[in-house]
Amino acid sequence: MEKWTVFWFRRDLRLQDNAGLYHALQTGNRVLPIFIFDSAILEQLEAHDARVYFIYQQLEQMNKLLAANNQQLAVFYGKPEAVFEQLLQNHAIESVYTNRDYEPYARKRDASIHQLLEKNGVSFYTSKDQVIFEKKEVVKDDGTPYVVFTPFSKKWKLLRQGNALAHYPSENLLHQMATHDYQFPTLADIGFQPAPILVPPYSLQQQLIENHEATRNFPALSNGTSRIGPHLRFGTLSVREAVRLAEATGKETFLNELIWREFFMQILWHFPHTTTQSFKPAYDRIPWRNNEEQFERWCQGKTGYAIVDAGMRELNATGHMHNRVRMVVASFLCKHLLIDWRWGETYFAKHLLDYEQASNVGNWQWAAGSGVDAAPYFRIFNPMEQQKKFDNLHQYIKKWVPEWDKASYVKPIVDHKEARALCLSTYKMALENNTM
DNA sequence: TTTTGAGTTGTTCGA
DNA sequence: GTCGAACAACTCAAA
Repeated sequence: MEKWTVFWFRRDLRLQDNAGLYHALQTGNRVLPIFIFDSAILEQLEAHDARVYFIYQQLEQMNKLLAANNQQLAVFYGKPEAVFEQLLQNHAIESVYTNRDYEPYARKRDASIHQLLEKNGVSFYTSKDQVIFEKKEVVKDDGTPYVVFTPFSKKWKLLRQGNALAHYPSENLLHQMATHDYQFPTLADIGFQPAPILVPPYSLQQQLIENHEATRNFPALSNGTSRIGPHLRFGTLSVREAVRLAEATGKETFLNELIWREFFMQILWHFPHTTTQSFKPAYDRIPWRNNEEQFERWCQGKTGYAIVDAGMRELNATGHMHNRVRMVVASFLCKHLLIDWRWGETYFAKHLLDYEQASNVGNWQWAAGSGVDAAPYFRIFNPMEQQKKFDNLHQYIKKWVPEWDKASYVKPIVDHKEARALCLSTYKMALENNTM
């Protein structure tokens, strides 16, 4: 039986400039391209989850491209271990290639697959693809990780200097794919339905990147953001492409956002426990009020604070929220309502199309004050001030909260001044003598 | 080892 | 309306 190589797609759903795919195709073996809908993950999601639908559509898209050569993806549903056991029985597999994924769940999963393959005499090769620098590539001179952004970004840029971005022209080697007769499942086969929300295409126009610093803070400017988040998340856009364009403009702001993404990924790599525990342990002593009714109002966008409500309604309706507004709603939940940042993190995880565990956990901890490089706890966003500064013409608010200036609009669930004072005293007491 | 300057994104108060 | 200080004190990073 002819020896095959398997390439396992995960968060890198593209045929071009794909590092792991390129290495797999270069073996000279026939390459079986697979994707596994992981039942352990999918079972936790709603049947109309927009991310699953997006993945499904992207797989269909890739299949269309492959169909030109009579090729297609082999798509499975189940536990990855079980799928690989089946594949090992069906084919003579020499090696498995994939791109590295750094989230704690993925690391555990991949370790277990590695073990299974090793037991069967199959090599397992992983590549760096979803970041420019990973793991311990950007560390202090003494080898320990940075926990402050600015020096991290300086070192990141220093390491980039004078180096061409890697390019992996996997698209030129697609003729090496194997032909097979695995049936492509329907969406219903994997227990899902078309989602009411679609992932919008991204924009990386030079103009946008150049204006980014000036426009990015204004949520009413829908053209002010690139919407590359979900595409970086699922790999439908190569991060190298994004960095190439950002560097070409010479503007720092947009590039810094990409570096923030890697900063938080690196933090999660070194401190995986921060998914559930505060980076600064003392912050886990804060007695969160966790009022469920208030939390519900926050989720639904009915707090009586227009910019908070607009943000939450935008999220619920589109799976997206403007970044400036994310800060405002997060600060409001943690500080005005004194609700545990983990509650907010979980809600965002469920709704954001661009959900990225590292960034989400990192930014929520930043908002709560408990994270790396966090703001001082007395820095409490005033929703009215934020509204005045960033949506002075009320365009964003009117769009999502049409009743905001009418008598029918819900009364604020907390008084700003009182909530602020309560937050300050609560934090102060919990952190006394120890601001670790 | 010690020192020094800095640290994503704010708000409030009083002069 | 504008401006600077206060809001805490600590940790980090690099020299």
